Amino acid sequence: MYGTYHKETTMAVLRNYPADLDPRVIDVIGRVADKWTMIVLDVLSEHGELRFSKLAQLASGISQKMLTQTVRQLERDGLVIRTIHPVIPPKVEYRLTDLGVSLAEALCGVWVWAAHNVDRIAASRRNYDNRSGD
Amino acid sequence: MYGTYHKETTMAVLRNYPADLDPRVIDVIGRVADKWTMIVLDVLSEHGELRFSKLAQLASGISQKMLTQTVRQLERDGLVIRTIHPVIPPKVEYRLTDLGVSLAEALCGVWVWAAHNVDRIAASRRNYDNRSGD
DNA sequence: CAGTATCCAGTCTGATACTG
DNA sequence: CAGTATCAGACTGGATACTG
Repeated sequence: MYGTYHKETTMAVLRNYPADLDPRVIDVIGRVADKWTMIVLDVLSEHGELRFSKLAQLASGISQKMLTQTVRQLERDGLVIRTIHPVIPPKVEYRLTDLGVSLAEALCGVWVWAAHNVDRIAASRRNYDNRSGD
Repeated sequence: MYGTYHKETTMAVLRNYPADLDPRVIDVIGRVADKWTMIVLDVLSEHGELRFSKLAQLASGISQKMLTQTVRQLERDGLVIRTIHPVIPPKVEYRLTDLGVSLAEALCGVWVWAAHNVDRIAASRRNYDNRSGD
């Protein structure tokens, strides 16, 4: 997610882009390919509309700052709708838009894959680390 | 991807994890949810076995450093196999393992989603930015 | 409650130079 | 060719303090 500021001074520029990967799509991927984004999207798709505090509670380990930042980006990209209820104390609720739901569905496969292969990956890492640190 | 060093001092710890999301799965997601990881995986799944330089060429915008780092992680996690051909000049080739292929397939849906919705997202952003900067 | 503002250590990045 | 080593700067996420 730092790629946003790379000044086109990398290898690819030497041969003016393979045009294989559309920069605009890459940009979107850069947004989606973020741990907190994936987690928030997942929580929201599993629990429906949630208020800020509940969302924080369910998104294991997120800080208030990151949660705010993440939901703002999601809102900007049209994936989440933020509803402010004018009451005291404040009540703000978040829910996925149709677009957000469709992304959550696409990401679902990744979650399933991850859950299904944790052990295999852990084993591979142990193996790799033993080789190196022989 | 910075989550690896968070010292359990965030909100979730206050109510000792909802246990909803498995920390080990979160860790895997953290690895996968990375721009370069997704791009390299995608390129490798589309082009089959590739040597370092070709991979760099196809993964638009990646620096040598990040490519090396990314393929090392993928190798460690058992998603990619690195073959060193003992010739001069050196020739190193990378290809997906079965596990890597299965992840690439899961990610494919995300790429399709991204390509399919670039315009909608761009529009949403313009809209959002106009509201703010009224 | 739901943020915003600020500070800061730690991390990531790209550039450059060098090796087998 | 395929790296490794190093460096400075940009950026990150978390903690803390404060507001409507």
